[in-house]
Amino acid sequence: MAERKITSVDVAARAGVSQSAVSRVFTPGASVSKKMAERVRKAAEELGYRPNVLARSLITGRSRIIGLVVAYLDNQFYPDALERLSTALQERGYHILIFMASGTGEGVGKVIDELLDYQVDGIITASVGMSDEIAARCDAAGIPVVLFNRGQEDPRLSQVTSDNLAGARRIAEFFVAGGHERIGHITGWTGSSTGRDREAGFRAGLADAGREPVAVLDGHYRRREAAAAARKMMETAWPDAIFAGNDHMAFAVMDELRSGLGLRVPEDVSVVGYDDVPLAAWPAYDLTTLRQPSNRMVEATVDLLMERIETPEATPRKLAIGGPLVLRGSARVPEGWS
Amino acid sequence: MAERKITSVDVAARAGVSQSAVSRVFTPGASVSKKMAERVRKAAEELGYRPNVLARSLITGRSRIIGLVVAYLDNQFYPDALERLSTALQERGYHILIFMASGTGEGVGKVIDELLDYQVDGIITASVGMSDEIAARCDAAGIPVVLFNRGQEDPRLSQVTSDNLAGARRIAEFFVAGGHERIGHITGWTGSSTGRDREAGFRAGLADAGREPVAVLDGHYRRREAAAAARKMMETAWPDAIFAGNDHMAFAVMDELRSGLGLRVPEDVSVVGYDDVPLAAWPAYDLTTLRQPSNRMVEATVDLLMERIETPEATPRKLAIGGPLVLRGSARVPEGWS
DNA sequence: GCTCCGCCCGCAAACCTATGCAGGCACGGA
DNA sequence: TCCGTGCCTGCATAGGTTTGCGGGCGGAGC
Repeated sequence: MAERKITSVDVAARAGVSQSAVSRVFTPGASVSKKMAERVRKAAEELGYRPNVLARSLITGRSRIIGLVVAYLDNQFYPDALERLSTALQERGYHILIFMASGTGEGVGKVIDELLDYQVDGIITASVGMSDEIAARCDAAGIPVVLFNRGQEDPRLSQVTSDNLAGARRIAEFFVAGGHERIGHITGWTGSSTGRDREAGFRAGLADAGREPVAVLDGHYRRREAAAAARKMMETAWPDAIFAGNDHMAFAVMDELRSGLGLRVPEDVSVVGYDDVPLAAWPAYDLTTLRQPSNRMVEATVDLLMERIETPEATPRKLAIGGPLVLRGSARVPEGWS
Repeated sequence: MAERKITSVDVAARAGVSQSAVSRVFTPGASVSKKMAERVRKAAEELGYRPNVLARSLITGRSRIIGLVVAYLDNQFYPDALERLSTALQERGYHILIFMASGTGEGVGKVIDELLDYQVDGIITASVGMSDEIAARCDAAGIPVVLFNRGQEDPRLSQVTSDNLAGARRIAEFFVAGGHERIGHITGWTGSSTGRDREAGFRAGLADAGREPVAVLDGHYRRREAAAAARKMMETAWPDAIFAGNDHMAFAVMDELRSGLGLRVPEDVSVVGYDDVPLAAWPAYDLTTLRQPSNRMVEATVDLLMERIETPEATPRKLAIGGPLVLRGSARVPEGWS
């Protein structure tokens, strides 16, 4: 079992040409004669040669690898986004090296370091923030970073979010217009901009109508905590409408209300989520929710990244993409809403 | 903006030692004096040096990258497995390069080629098969492959599945013991071993009781097709029990039965799935299902892979891991079942 | 005090490809 | 026929690291 890897040198030998010729044949922009290309390709085919991307990246300085660090995969929004990201990048000749890391804490730094070790061309973080120090390190290494579905002040970071302020505000208006009297909110993790912005937008929307929430509890984007918060909220504040900071928590809230407490949705309590993951459309939940257009968010993310990879002097940008409120059956619909 | 990458040479210069010394300090098994290590680490720290994994892999022949090719991410089983795989491999110093590819067809070959370009140390395919030719190519390149949740005859391929035959058989016994008269099955894609084995096991279990299914339709592991199959089956064969080839389809079936046809589950129809994804335990579905122990399957997958990476003469192995039938509320429970 | 051994360290080759540079060749124009 | 031009091609170097090999130095044993 010889097992030796076949290299461009082997191909060159068999085709009776120089190694550089082989390289050129496999380099799109290079100048090679028709005949040469044909001979080399034939030899390569016979030997089963394929260029070594790693060796190539060593010299070009581009690995065509994008690092993705993601916190949750149990929230359907992320696998969905991951699938879209992966195919979008695949089309452009890039591939995703995936890392799991929770929150913003210690873990993230370690993970980013490992990413840098792999000489990634860019980094996408999904719902994960980074410390100043880490951001600085990526910046120093000349590696563009884009935050997906998470915002952060740092001017070195690009980001793509939905317009959380406007979206949450619209949900508040929707509840008020629906005649709800006691409105509660289970926030996403308030340590995240997404969680904070949605809360702020929601409060602002209520305030516009001279109202305020009867209760606000932190669900930390976790199913279990959201369910517990829902139960506690029902025991102490008797809301007739609950806005959950994302769909993932909204499902938990609905489960707790219906199966745990024997209440009806939306007759007893209206529930609205945020994201519009595929599951929200399934009849078992039929969740009214504010859509984050993940296809457009992914497109924007990839565009931002490519822009900065291809033209390093491009400056980071921050995008907020709006989405519609999708009306389904989990919340009372005000008269005249389309 | 100098932007120059700092290399081991820079560190060596600053520490006043040779470049190889630096390398040795960052190579676990190497012999370096206490003093030297300290000096080098200090210099590295000050410069922010980190070894270039790609350059390293060029010479060691190991990239510490595992290629993962996966077909579906909308079936919760896979994100769940992906998360587990990623963290398990992360602990061992490996990372996942992810590729999306559907089915067994053309796409897979192309994707595997790209993986080989990246000099991956191993390949995991989740619910994706490979042609003989591709398998041969991986084998020739000395790259171990393990099929996750998919079986294939080829002796060059390792695989980890659940014991589909036994599991499906048990579901048949469960239905029979529950006194169901008209039993139907919506299969997974019959082009996959998983789909075929579950059907075969199910039929065998029924046959043991002198029974046979009143209807069998192919749901292709797709939600929409499963729902259509359920509707069609109810219109033509009036089953009082349906075994769906995986949870993802079982949810669609339940939705179609309850919301589409106004039937009750399990009073009118019992539904059983396969996988036990987290969603199956949520009250909205409360699905009785056969558990695929994804934690154990992932462990086994990683072990198999590591074994073959570390000792190349190790031979591929095929594992089938059993799991229990998890009793919940979507199917009538026979007297005396625990 | 001398020899021998073992631990560290530096030297240099190797891994595989891309690319600047210069030379060769053919072809067209005069 | 000769020269200029442009297209290809080969040579050689670079990119960042690992690792076998040999040498230097210190300590232990006599």
